[in-house]
Amino acid sequence: MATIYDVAKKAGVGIGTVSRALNDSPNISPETKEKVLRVVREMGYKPHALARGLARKRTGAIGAVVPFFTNYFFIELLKGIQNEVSRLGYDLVLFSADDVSRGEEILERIVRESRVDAVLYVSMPLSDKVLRRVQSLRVPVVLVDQFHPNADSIYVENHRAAYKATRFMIEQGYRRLGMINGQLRSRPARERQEGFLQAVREADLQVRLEWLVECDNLDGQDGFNAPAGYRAMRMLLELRERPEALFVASDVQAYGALRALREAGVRVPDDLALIGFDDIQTSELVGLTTVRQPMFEMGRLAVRRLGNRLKGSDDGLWHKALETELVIRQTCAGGRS
Amino acid sequence: MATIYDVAKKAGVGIGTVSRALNDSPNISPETKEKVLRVVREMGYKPHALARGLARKRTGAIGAVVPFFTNYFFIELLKGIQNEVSRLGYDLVLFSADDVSRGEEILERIVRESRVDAVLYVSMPLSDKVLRRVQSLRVPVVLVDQFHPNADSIYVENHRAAYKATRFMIEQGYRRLGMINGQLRSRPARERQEGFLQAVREADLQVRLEWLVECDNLDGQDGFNAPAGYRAMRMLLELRERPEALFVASDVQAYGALRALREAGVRVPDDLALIGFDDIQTSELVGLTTVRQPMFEMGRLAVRRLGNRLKGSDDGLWHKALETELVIRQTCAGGRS
DNA sequence: AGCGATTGTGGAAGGGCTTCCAGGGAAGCG
DNA sequence: CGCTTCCCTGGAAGCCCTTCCACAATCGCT
Repeated sequence: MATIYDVAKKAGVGIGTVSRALNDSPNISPETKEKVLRVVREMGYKPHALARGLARKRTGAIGAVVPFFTNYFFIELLKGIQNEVSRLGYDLVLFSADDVSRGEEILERIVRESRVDAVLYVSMPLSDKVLRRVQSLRVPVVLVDQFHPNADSIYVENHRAAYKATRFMIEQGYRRLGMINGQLRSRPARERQEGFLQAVREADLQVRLEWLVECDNLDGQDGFNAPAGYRAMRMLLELRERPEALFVASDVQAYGALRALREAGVRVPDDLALIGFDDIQTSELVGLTTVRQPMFEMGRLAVRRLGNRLKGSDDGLWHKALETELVIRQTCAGGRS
Repeated sequence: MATIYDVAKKAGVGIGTVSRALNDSPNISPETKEKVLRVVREMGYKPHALARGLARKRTGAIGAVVPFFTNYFFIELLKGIQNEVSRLGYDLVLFSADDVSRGEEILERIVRESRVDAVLYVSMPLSDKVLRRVQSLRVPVVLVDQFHPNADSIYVENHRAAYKATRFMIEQGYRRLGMINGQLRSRPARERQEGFLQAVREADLQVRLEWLVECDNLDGQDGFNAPAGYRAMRMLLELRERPEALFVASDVQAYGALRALREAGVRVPDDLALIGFDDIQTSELVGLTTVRQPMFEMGRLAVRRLGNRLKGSDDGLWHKALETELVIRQTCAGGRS
């Protein structure tokens, strides 16, 4: 493997000069620079990333800690993240927390080991203790799809979104409303629940606890997956009295629920209407009425924020709440039949 | 930031001893080791990844070069990859080639810069020239969903899979068969086409060229995406004579096609039957008859192979062809109506 | 011509680790 | 008791860069 010394020798200059040629330093004459760069090209030389990082005290990488991504929501997010990361000239290092509780461990490790210059911490809660420790190491962190008063974060207006979706169901004439939610230890899940409940209460409708299902966590993803949605729906179907319309906390859960409904021969939306949350790519085809989150945008903006922090500008706390949009398709539309 | 010197001083030992304690070296007494590790724990010290990598001549990271992943196929693959990568104790660095043609550039760069210890090169062709250069740098590479005679690779039996799917359509009584394919510069696309054609010819059916649609590349993903599938279907619908059944080269394309069909009021499978390829998560819900690729498995095995190469064992060429399975659902089933 | 400023350049130092080598001390052996 | 052997240990060297400092050469000015 060629090093900077080889290049220097071959070009008949010192190593400092090679470095200057490669890093667009102003302190080098155009002729020398050209001479050096020609040799560099000839040899196909590229500086060793680790050595460079060690000397510069930066890795050139941005990390993303993500709970294991079975949920396509993370993919849409990742697209936005990847897009902006490479626009900034960084590499994206992906860390998956197969268990939500291991996220903090990963976060602290990669920061302490200086594996990345900045981190996106996605969809997982962050304790005060770990947050403080990470911040003391001066590595920028942005929480995505999550909130903490002392950390930069970006998320959608979950409460409002849930409220709007629920209002819509009510306006369509549905009165017996239920909700399939993720695990309530997830903050977005709690917020969506509150928005839902607020709308229900404001409309003077009855809140039936058995229609409020918190998905199980068998698959270790806080319930945000299709099988959990399927199981939740199965439970609901066994009740003597069923709701007329359901607000489901994510599209993938709604997919599971739809499957259970189809198996049970329940017609959608005639017998039971459904609104999801996310609007992942396939939901259009499925005809799922859902709340669209700007996932790509969320990923991009989160990384952009990291970029600003890395450039040193723009200190202080940053909280960005994004708007959602109710997308009306077939699973809840056209009013109570 | 604490360094190994700080730890050594605090523990009252030399830096070599700290290093030995941290790396499970046999040349250290249990008492000293315990003493050092206690200090390490107290200080929350973690070795600097770049420095460590520089000294050890390995980065601890495995790279994956992926064409921009709008296609959920890549996600299922990524899951398998991520899974095995972390099992091996490596980090996963993700590089996305927003344009298929930029893949080689990325590959060569990250290898030359020693950013990763090994690379997965996914779903993109690799030229002899670049391959040779990369191999000369002794960085293990495995091609995924792609083939090259001189490189390790893993893929599915595309030809056979397409043949089987087409046979199935024929057995169901369909005679007027067409295909919506990705760009033919993609090897899997060509193989699937050949399998399709072989089955059609063997059954003495007519091959109608206008029923063989190669998706456009407007979105820069070799046509393997829903909008391209949508457009392809629209074209087919405009023909005076339509096929009765279509083999589609990927599920996401099939989703686009289904949307076009729904908009046009064409009933599936009654007016037109459809078989996809991949079996991504959502296809069950959609009821898409499709060819299942073991995507997770493919990712895992590819990484496992890299792991073996990294351990030094197991040289020589490795080619792994995985079996597929036809999953019969609603869009093509139950015979010609 | 003489002097300070300016411009380029070489290479030492330093970044934080692993590894190797030399050597101290204890243990084993005759 | 003396000498080898073995076990641990400290720290220098080296991994490959960037950056800084010192200095040579050139320039512009009086």
